[in-house]
Amino acid sequence: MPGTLGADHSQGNPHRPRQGRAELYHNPPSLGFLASRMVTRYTSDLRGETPLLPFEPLDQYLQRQKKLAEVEARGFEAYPHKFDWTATPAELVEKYAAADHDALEASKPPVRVAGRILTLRLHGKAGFAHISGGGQRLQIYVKLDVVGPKIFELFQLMDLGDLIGVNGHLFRTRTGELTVWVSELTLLGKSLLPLPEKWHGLSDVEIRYRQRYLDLISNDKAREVFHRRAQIVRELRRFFDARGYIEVETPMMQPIAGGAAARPFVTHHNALDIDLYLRIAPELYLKRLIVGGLDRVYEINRNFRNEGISTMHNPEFTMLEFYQAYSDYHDLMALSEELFAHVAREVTGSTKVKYGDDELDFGNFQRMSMREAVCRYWPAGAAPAPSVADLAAPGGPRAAADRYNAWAQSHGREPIADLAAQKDGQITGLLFETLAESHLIQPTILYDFPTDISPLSKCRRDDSTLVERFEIYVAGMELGNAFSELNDPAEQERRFRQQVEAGGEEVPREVDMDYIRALAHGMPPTAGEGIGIDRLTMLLTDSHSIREVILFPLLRPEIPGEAAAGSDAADSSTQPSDDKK
RNA sequence: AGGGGCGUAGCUCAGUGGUAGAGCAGCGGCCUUUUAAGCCGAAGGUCGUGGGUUCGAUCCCCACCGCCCCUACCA
Repeated sequence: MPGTLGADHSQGNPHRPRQGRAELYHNPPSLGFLASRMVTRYTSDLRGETPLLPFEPLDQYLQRQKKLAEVEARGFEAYPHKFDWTATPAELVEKYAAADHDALEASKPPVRVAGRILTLRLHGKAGFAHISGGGQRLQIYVKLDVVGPKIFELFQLMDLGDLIGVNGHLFRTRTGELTVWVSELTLLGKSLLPLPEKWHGLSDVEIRYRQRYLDLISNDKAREVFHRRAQIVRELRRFFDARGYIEVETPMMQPIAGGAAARPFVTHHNALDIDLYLRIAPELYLKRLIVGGLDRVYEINRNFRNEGISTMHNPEFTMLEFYQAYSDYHDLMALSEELFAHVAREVTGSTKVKYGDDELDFGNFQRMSMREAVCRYWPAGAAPAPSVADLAAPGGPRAAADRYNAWAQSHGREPIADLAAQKDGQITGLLFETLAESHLIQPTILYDFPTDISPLSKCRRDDSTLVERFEIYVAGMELGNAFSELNDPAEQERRFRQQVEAGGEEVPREVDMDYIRALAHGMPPTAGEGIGIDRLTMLLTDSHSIREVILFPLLRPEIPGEAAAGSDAADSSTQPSDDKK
């Protein structure tokens, strides 16, 4: 019985102090999460009584419940099972875009259409509303002497956010807007909580991420981003399917987390009593499939890396990885250029894509070696820049890095740390990341990676300090990573052992002998590539944070009462104790 | 992890060392082609949490919580 909410609860609820509850009503950390927790508490506390649902804003929530009761009292169902519609609002808006007033008057196209009420303008004995569906808004017009008093009362009881279906025909108003002339209106789902503001929408980023559904309802841009994301994934599948690849799914839970350098998440399987890692890459399993004769495979799925969160990193992210047998990285350079141009064109209509202040041209990749990039973007103040030959010479990268660090320190820049422990190839990689990466705005294929930082790649035919590997950089972000796969089991085992011996949190603690055994059965020369789908989506939707392209990005869980931790004991009995801070 | 910013009504935002305001939403009333509908009326806030300075704190100081941005790690 919602009406008693503000009243004294001491009878039904003697052990629950008033103060704590009032505080939660009026200072919710956020509306949805808090409320959902409290529902379970109150339903159990009240045993048999109508559960109290103390959602914020309470006054509006209670008001809407009251209307819900009035709707039901008039014999209408608040939550019916289905509604047979003939078109979505979006389809109607599109289909009748060109139909003028007279044409509609002549044909009076009949429609049955459903959607969520986003605006409501009551004018006494008539009223307008917009319902949304399929990402478009369609106006409806409800008139007392058309629908009759019973339905008109129902209409007057509607709130913003309610889901309704209408039956009628299309016409255009005086101002020319396509509108449904409603003859029948059905409530399809009551909304008990208000929508975000109708004009500004929802801009609080935290609520946008935590309650993404509100973002999707009220911000067109958000909905478009995720539609486009789906389109991107669809185009990628089309691209590979058309080229004879098969899509596969390999383990997410792996006994040894390999295929990349990253700290894994750990989980545990009870029946087997073993720890497992959430995969950091599907790579080693996909290559087992190449051994197995699936000569062209791809997988689009999640990877998990236990690292920090930033505008470019989410702990779980989606990667496309694909492998093709009897190929090398040159083949993949060509394929990648084709792939990005294809996806950009199909999804945005052009290979030229606006990204912030830049226009990225996915139809025109530049190619550059890692050493060239370091030389080209060497800071003028630290002149002279090293030459490519300098960086190729033994000790050359270290000399260059020492020179850079000396300059950086005297100019307030962050020096490259830990140089002493690094090999030449590692230093070259660090120099690239420090000096060059952020400058690679236009789509770039960066090739000639040092062997020292590429344990899974084949060496160059003419230079064992380099591997046949390239990465794709766009807008200063690493977007893809590809190489001629190392298929010599002895060489692979040697490199794995080196890694394990060198240690570190981002390296497996043991050599994946099962993978080596697979290679020992013989893997064809193979080229493989990984592409970050979230980042690609960022680029193709002009989004500048990865959280804008992930529906539910990882956020710190919100625990009611935590904000007042230590001072408000009212809820401590029901809160999980949070001992890791 | 370090630096910066933000947190005021359900939403979008103003604002001040003397305990707060607008628009939208909500409530009551009028209104049968409106569209950020309009008009009239009433309501809504322990200004993120806790502590300190002060006669007095939403404002100043400290700590904490959450979010955003930058840097670091990573893709």
